[in-house]
Amino acid sequence: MLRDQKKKSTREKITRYALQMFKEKGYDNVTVEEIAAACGIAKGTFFNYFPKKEHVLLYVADSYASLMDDIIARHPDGPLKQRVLRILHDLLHIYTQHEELLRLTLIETIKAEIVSGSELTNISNFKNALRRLMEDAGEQDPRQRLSDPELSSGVVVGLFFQTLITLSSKMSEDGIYGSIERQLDAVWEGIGR
Amino acid sequence: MLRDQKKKSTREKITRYALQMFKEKGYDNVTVEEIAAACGIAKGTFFNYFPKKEHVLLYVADSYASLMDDIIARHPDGPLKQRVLRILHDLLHIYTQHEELLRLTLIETIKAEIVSGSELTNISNFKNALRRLMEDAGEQDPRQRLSDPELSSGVVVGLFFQTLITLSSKMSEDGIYGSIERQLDAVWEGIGR
DNA sequence: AGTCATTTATGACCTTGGTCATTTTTTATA
DNA sequence: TATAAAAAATGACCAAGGTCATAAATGACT
Repeated sequence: MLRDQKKKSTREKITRYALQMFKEKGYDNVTVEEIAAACGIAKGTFFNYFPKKEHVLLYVADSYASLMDDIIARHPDGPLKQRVLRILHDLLHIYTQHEELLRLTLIETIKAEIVSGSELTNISNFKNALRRLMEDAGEQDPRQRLSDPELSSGVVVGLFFQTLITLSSKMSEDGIYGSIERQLDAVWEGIGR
Repeated sequence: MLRDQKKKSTREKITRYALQMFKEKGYDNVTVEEIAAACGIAKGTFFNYFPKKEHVLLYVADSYASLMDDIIARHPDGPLKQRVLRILHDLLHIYTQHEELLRLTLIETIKAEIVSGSELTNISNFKNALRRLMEDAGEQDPRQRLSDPELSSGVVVGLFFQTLITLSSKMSEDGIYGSIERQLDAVWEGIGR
C-alpha cells in the first residue's frame, strides 16, 4: 500500500507548508498555487486533498479536538471548578501561543458551525468534551455532581469564546484569563450544583 | 446637493437588492455583477460603495445595532433579570424571523470582530448596549445595582451567542429560548448582584 | 453660459479559487 | 512481465471578486 503512505505524506506536507505560510504571510496573502509549489505538487492536486482552501484550517481544527481531550486528561483531580478553570487556562495559553493560526481556525470553525450546523467542529467538540468531563466527575464523586452538565458546559463555553472574541485584540493573556476567572467565579454558584 | 441624495439612494438600492437576492438565492449564489445589474449600475460602482462584497452585510449588521437600542427601549421596566430575558427573547425572535440573513451577518460580524478586533460590530454593540442597560438600571434603582455590569453583560452575551451558534440548526425558536432562559436562571444569582 | 476641480461611474483587466477532462502512476491479476 | 482497472496528478479552463486608469457627471465660481 505505497499509495496510502504517499497520500498521507502529501496531506501532511500540504498542511505543514500551508500553516507555515499562513502564519508568516497571513491567510489571504497565500495563494493555493504558492502552497502547491512549495509542496512540489500541482494546484489541482491540492484540491484533491482539500475541497476548499479553508478546509486546511478545518482539518487543523479537528486535530485540536483530540488536543482538548489531552488537556482534560492533564487535570485529573481536584474540585471540578478548579479543573475547569485550569483547562480553560491551558486552552487560552495554547490560543495565545498560536494566536494567528487559531484566530483563523476559530473563524472557519464558527463559520462552518453556523452555516451548516456541522457537529464536528471546535465549539461543539469543546462543549461536548466539557460536558463529558462534568458528567464523569459527577459519577466518580457524587458531591461533584452537577444538576445539568449540558447547561453548565454551555455557559462555560459561552463565556470562554465570548471573552476570546471580544478581548483578544486588546488584552494580554493574563488579562483575558483574569476576566474568564472572574466570570467563572460569578457563574459557578449557579451552574455548579 | 443632488450628489448626496443620489449617493444615499444608490447605497440603499444596493443593500435592498443585495439582501433581497441573498435571501432568495443564498449569499454565494449571487454575484456582484447580478446585484449591480439589478440596481442598474456597473460592477465597478458597487465597489465604490462597498470595498468588499461582504461589507453589505456588515453595513446591515451596523443597522441592527440601533435596533438593539430599540428593543431595549421596548422593555423599560420590571426587574432587571426579566428585562434582560425579554430583550433576549425579542432578539431571538428577530433572529429566527430573518434567519438566513442574520446567519450571514452573524458570520461576517464575528469574522470582522476576530480578525480586526473592530469595535463597531454586532457582538460588541450588543454587549455594550446590555452593559449600559445594566448600569442605568443600577443608577435608577439602587436595589437593581449589579456589582460588575461589564462581567454580567459578557456572560449574558456569551450564553446567548453560544446557544445560537450551537443550537440554531437543530432546535425551534422555543427550544432555543428555553435553553437561554434556563441558562440565565442558573447564572443570574452569580452575576445579578 | 463657460470653465475648472472634484466626485462618481465605468468597463477592461487581473488574480485567484475552484472544476474537469485527460494523462500518469499504482495496484492487482494472469 | 504484460495488461487492465482504479486511483491520483495535472494543467488548461472558467467564474467571480476586486483594481484601476479613464470618462462622465456634478458643483462652485466667474
